[in-house]
Amino acid sequence: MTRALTAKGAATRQRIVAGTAELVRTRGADQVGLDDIRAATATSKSQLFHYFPDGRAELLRAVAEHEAGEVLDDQQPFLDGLGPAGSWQAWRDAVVEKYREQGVHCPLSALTTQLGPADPGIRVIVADLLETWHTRIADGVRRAQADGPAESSLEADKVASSILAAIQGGVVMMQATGNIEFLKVPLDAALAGIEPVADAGPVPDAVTM
Amino acid sequence: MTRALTAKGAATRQRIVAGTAELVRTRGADQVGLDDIRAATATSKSQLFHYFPDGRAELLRAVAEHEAGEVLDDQQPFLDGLGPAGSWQAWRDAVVEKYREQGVHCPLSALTTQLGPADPGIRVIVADLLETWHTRIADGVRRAQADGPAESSLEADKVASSILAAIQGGVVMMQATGNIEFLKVPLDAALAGIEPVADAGPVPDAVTM
DNA sequence: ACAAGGCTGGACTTCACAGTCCAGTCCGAT
DNA sequence: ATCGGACTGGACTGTGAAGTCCAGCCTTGT
Repeated sequence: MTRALTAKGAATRQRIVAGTAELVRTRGADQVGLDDIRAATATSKSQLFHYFPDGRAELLRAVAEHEAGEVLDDQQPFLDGLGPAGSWQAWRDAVVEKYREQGVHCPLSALTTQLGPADPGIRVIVADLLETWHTRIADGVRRAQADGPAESSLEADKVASSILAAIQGGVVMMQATGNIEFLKVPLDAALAGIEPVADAGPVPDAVTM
Repeated sequence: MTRALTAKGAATRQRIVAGTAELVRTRGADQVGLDDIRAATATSKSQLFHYFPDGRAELLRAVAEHEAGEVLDDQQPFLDGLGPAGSWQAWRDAVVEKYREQGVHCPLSALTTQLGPADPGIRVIVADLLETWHTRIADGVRRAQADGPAESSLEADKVASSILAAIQGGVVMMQATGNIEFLKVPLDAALAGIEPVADAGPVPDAVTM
């Protein structure tokens, strides 16, 4: 981990992690072998083990960290701005759009439920991500109470938990059913207490919820 | 599937499915091999392939159906009674208690995210389960509107989606963090619009949410 | 320029595990 | 009682994937 790494080496390592993350996202972790990774990242077995001496497990841990970072980075601008009227709608639209284009390929659920149980190291990474995410949302709720549209009687931490659960649960249900309404509806409901949001998306593709 | 099955054969098949389900629940699907199943169910390879000619994949599909059935059966009495004042609290307590004792071993998430992506057949089973579950809850909401505590302005299908997402998301977060509050809080929030529920459980084991 | 050590290629080893096969036993109907 | 088919045991095969090894190349610092 804390080995000497030249610029070239760091670039190669990064290429491996990003390429593997891509594969894991699209196929699922257990459908990705070292040979797939080799092919996708133009590397050799020895490179894989050079940068990740503990092999596949260590690589997947690095992928988990990478993906956790991506999730927050994607939302960073919106999360920081959470609070004022309109900011919730913007964030909600960004989240929905993100998952719409990702389809069933959720980086987190791939790791949480595929690798989490087997690898405690990954559970920790996911737990950290959820905690950070939760904190950011709760901060937004508090800002909305101070200067924004939200009533101050709400318990910010609990509201944040509800919002986060709506997203996680919505994604799970969306993955199983293919219907993004299962993400939109619960998320909108969870946000309703802060600032009512509206669905400006295309005509719903499903007849019923 | 539609083969002749004597009583003895049916019992063996059932033993295999139940034993495999147990293993999948505790270890995760990809940590369960045919030899583990053999050992746990006191069977031989040929028995496994006798009852599930398509091998592991077919067996896991049978396990998925079995587990989906269990989920509904566990809640059946509560789901049918959903509507009147107090019925929501009872159901909520049953759900929370169920997941508290199960801990991280959720039969569904094991299947949804571990096998679902790879096996379309399992996705269908999970989607059916979610649809049935959703319908039962929505029916309960409608009963609560007709004779119970809920306002009739609610859209039952949307409320049901929110409740279901709160459970799914809460379980995901609970699995990652080990904190059952992440299930209780969102579920209570989702139910608040119908009938405010209270947490009568033991003192929270975590300092913060 | 020239070591030292990071970096790379790819063949090789090892092993776990799904799936096959066949010989043999048990059960149920006639 | 006996015949057919369901049922069972366990050895065997084949494959795919993780991890090892070592020889050789490129970079960097002096």
